[in-house]
Amino acid sequence: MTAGTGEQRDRGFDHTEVEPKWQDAWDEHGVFHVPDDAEDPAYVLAMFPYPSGEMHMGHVRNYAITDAYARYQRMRGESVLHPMGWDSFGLPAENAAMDREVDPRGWTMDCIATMKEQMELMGLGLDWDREVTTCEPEYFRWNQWFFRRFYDEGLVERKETGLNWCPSCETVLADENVTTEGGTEICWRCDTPIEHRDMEQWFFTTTDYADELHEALDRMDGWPENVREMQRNWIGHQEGDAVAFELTTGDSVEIFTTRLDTIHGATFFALSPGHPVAQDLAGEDEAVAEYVHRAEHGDREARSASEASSGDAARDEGLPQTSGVFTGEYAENPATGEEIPVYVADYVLSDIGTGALYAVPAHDERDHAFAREHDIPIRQVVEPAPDAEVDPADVDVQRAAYTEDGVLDLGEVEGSSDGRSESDGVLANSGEYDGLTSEEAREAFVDVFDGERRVERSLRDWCISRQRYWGTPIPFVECPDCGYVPVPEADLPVELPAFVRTTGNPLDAAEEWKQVECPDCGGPAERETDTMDTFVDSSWYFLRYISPGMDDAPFDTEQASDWLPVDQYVGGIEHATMHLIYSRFFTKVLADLDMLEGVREPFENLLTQGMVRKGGTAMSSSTGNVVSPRPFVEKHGADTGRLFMLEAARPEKDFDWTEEGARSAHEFLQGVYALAAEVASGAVGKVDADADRAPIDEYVAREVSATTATATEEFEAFRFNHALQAVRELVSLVRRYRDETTPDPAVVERGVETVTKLLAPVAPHVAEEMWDELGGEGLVAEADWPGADPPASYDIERRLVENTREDVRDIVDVAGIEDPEEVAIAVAPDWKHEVHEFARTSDADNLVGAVMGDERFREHGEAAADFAKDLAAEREALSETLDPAAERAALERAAWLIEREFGADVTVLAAGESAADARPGRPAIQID
RNA sequence: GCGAGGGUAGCCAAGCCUGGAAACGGCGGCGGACUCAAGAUCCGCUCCCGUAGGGGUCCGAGGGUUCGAAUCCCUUCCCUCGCACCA
Repeated sequence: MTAGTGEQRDRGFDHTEVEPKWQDAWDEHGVFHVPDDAEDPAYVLAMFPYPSGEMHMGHVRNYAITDAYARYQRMRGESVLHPMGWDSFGLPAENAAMDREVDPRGWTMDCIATMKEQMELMGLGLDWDREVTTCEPEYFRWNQWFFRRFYDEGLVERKETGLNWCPSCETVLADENVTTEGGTEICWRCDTPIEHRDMEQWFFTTTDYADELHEALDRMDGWPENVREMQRNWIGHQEGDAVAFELTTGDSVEIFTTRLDTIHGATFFALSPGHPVAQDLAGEDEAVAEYVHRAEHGDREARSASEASSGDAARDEGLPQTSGVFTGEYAENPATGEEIPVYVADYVLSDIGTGALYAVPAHDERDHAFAREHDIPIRQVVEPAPDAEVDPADVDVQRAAYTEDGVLDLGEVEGSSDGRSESDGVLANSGEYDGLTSEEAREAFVDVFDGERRVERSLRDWCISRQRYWGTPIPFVECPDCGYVPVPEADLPVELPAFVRTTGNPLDAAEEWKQVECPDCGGPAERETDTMDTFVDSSWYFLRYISPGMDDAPFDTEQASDWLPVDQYVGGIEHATMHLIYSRFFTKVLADLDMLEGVREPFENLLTQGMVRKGGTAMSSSTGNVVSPRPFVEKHGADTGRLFMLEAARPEKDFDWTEEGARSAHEFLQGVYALAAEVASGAVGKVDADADRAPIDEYVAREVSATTATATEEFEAFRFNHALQAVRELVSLVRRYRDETTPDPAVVERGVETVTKLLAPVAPHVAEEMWDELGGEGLVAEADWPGADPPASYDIERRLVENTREDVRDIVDVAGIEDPEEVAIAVAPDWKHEVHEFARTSDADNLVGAVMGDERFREHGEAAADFAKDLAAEREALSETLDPAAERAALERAAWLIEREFGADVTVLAAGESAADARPGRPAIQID
C-alpha cells in the first residue's frame, strides 16, 4: 500500500508523518543522551558497521535488537548508553577510490552520511553526541599512541615469518583473517586464495595473553557456548612436555610431545622442512635441499590441485604423507641412549609444537605409516593394562599403531570399583619403568629427561601491518643508522598523505610524505609505509564512546572503569575469532597498563544474532536475494520492519523474511493504533455502574498484569518474540472486552496504555503516537515501565479457565448441541478440595485408607472412597488447585468469555447436587 | 578425527536446565460470525476414533531409569557450525 493515501489516514496513522515527528521530539528532549556523570549506565552496544553506504537487513536486525533492549532498560529507569560509530578504515574505500576517481576519505564520508540518515530513518535511539569515526585523526591518533605504549611495554615486535598474502588485496593478512573453505585458505574479505610469503612485519604479541584469553573463557557465562568454543579452538590447548635431543650435527633440538611416556619407543627423529636445523642441513646435503625445496614449493601447486579435486583435506598431492628424506645424521634417544636416524619429513609441521619430534611408530599412526614406508623399526613400549578390556596379545604394533595412551578419564576414576581401571596403557620395554601407567610415566620422565611441562597453543602473535593506504599509519621511522625509531608522541598523529592511484601501496608512492628526519639522529630517514589492520580500530572503540571528545587521553580511566564492561554486546558470529579476541586482548593489556581498573573483559554478555534469510537462503546482494531496508522503511514504516524482525524469531536464530510476516506486523500496528484512537475519542463504553461487570473488569485487569509480567521477563531474556506474542494476545482480549460487554472505558484504557508501553521499545513511533492520543504525560520513551507482578495464583487460574472453556467446547461439539442456551458450571464441594489437598500432600502408603480413616471425609461415605481411589491412581501427578471460593471467583471472572463464544447464559454455582462430577480444578458442567 | 549446537504435528517454531495436561505461538488449510458482496476484523477447528468433557497413538530411531519421559541416562542414525597432518 502507498503511504499517506486518504484511505489510510481515515483509520490509521501515516508513518511518513508520524515517524519523523517523533524522531525530532526525541532529539529535542535529548532522550538518548547519557551525561558523563551517569553512574554505571547500562551499556548496550551493537557492533559498529563498516560504512558501505547501504544498510542491509542484517544491520537492521542488529540495531533493532539493541535499540529495543536499550529502550526497555531506559523505561525501567536505567540510564542507558547506546552509542554508534563507524569502522571507517578499510579496503573497500580504496577500491572505490580506484574505480571511480574519488578519494577514499570523501567516499567514506559520503557513505557515513547516507548510513547515518538510514539509521535515523529507522528511529534508532542512539547517543549521537558520542559518535566515533575511526578514520578521523582524532580517533586514529590514539591507535598510534597505543602502538607506542605497547611498544614501550614490549608488546610490539617486528619479525619475519611466513605470512598470509592476499594477491587481490595486495597485503598480508593475520591468521584470523584467513578462512578455510573446502581445504583452501581464502581471504576473509575477497575470498581470494591466499599465498604464503616470508616477510618482516609488525606484530602485537597476543601470545603473551594466550593463557588468560583461554582460561577466562570458562568463566564467561554471558557468552554463547559456540563462540567460546570457537575461541578455545582458535587459541588451542595441548598439555605436553618439551625435551631436548642431541644431534650428531652438534645441535640440541627441542621437541614437544604429549606422549613423553612413549619415549623409549622412539626409533627415528623428524624435522619439519622449515626447521632451522633442516634448513642448515639443506645447505650441506643435496638430497635434503631438494626435498626441502619440493616441500616448500609443492605446497602451492598442491593446494590448487586439491581445490580442484573433491578436496577433502588440504593434503599436498605433490608429496605423499609418508614422504621424507634421511639426513645422514642421528639423534641420541635420551631414554635408551640409542642413535636414531634424523629425517626431514613433510608431515611434521613447522608451526605445530617446535617443528621437530621424536617418532614412535608403535604408538602414533603417522609415525607408523612413515616407519613402514622407510623400513624403520617399530618398537612397542605401551601395552594394555592387565585389567583393561583389551587382551595384550591382540595388540600387534607391527600391523597398526596402538594409540591408547592410558589417560585416566577423570569422570571414571571412582568407577574403578567395577574392577576395571579406565587406564588402558602401561609401559613395557622401558626398562625400570615397565608397569607404570602412561600418566605416571609422563610425570616421571619430565624430570628424568630434564624436560619442561608446557602448554602449547595454536594462537599466534597478531600481525597488524597492512600494505594499504586507508588505515592508521604505523608511527615509526626507519633510519639507516638507528633502525626503526618510534615517532615522538608530540608529533602524533601521523596523518595520511593525499591519496594517489597506483599499483601497490599508495603510501610507498608518497615520496614527500615518506622522507623525514630521524627523530633520534636527525639524519634522513623514511616513514614506515604500512598501516594498521583495521581490527586495531575496533579493538577499543567501545572505550572511546565513553569519552569521545577527550584530547589528552584515549579515554577517561575512571569513567571507563565504572562504565565497563559492556553489559550487552550484539553482533554477528563472523567476528568470533577476530574482533572478539582482539578486543579481549586490548582490554587485558589496558588493564595491565593501569588504564582500566577492575576490568579485564570488555563484554559481559554477548548475543550473536542470526541471519535474515529469504526463501531459505541468506540474503545476499550478489544473488539479488535481498529486501532493501530503505525502500521497505519508506513504504511500510520503520516500526513495521522492527516489529516483524523482533517477533519473527529469537534474536540468535536465523529467520525467513516473508511478505506475510511483514504485512501482519503492519496490520497489527494499524489495528492497535486504531484501538488507541478509539479509546481516546471516548467512543468506547460508557461510565455506568454495573455490578455484574465487576468480575469481567477484574479478569481483564488480571490479564493486563499477567501480560506485563510475561513481557518483562521475556524482554529481560532477549526473547522479544515471546514478549510480543503476549502483547498480541492482550490486544485481542481487550478487543473482545470492548466488543462484547458494556465495557468500562477505564479498563480498556488501562489495557491500551499498557500495550502502548510494552510496545514502545519495539515500535517506538507508533507507541508515541498512541501515547499522545491517550494523553500520556511526556514521551512514552521516557515513561515508566509498568509494574510487573503476576496476579496471585495466575497460572493455576489460567489452567482452570482454559480447561473449562475447552471442556465446554468439547461437550457442545461431541454431543452435537446446536444452540446452547445455558451453561451451568459448578465447583467441587469443599470436602473434595480437602481430600484433594490431603492426597496431594500425604505420603501415606494406603491413600484410600488414610482418607477414609479421617472422619471429616468418612461422612461422605462411598463418594469419598471412590474419589480417594481416583486420586490414588494419579496421586503423584496431583497439582495444586485453588480453594473452592477462589475457583468460583475465577470462573465468574471468565464466564463472559464462554457467554460470548456460545451465546449462552453462564452461571457459576457453588457445590450442589449438580456438582457430583466436579473435581478440584475441574468443575462440573451442565449445558442445556 | 575432535568439539559445539540441533533433529518436536503440512511448514516455521516453543517446551527440555528444574520429569507430571496431545505438547505455546505463527503460517498455511477448514468451518463459523459480521456483510448485499468483497476485503478487513473477530470466534473456533486443524494426529486418529468418539452424539457430555472419553479413548488411542505421538516429540529422529532403539533401549533404560521412574508411579509417570519431548524433558533424565545409554546406544545409534541424520543435519548445521567450528577446529583439524596439533606431535
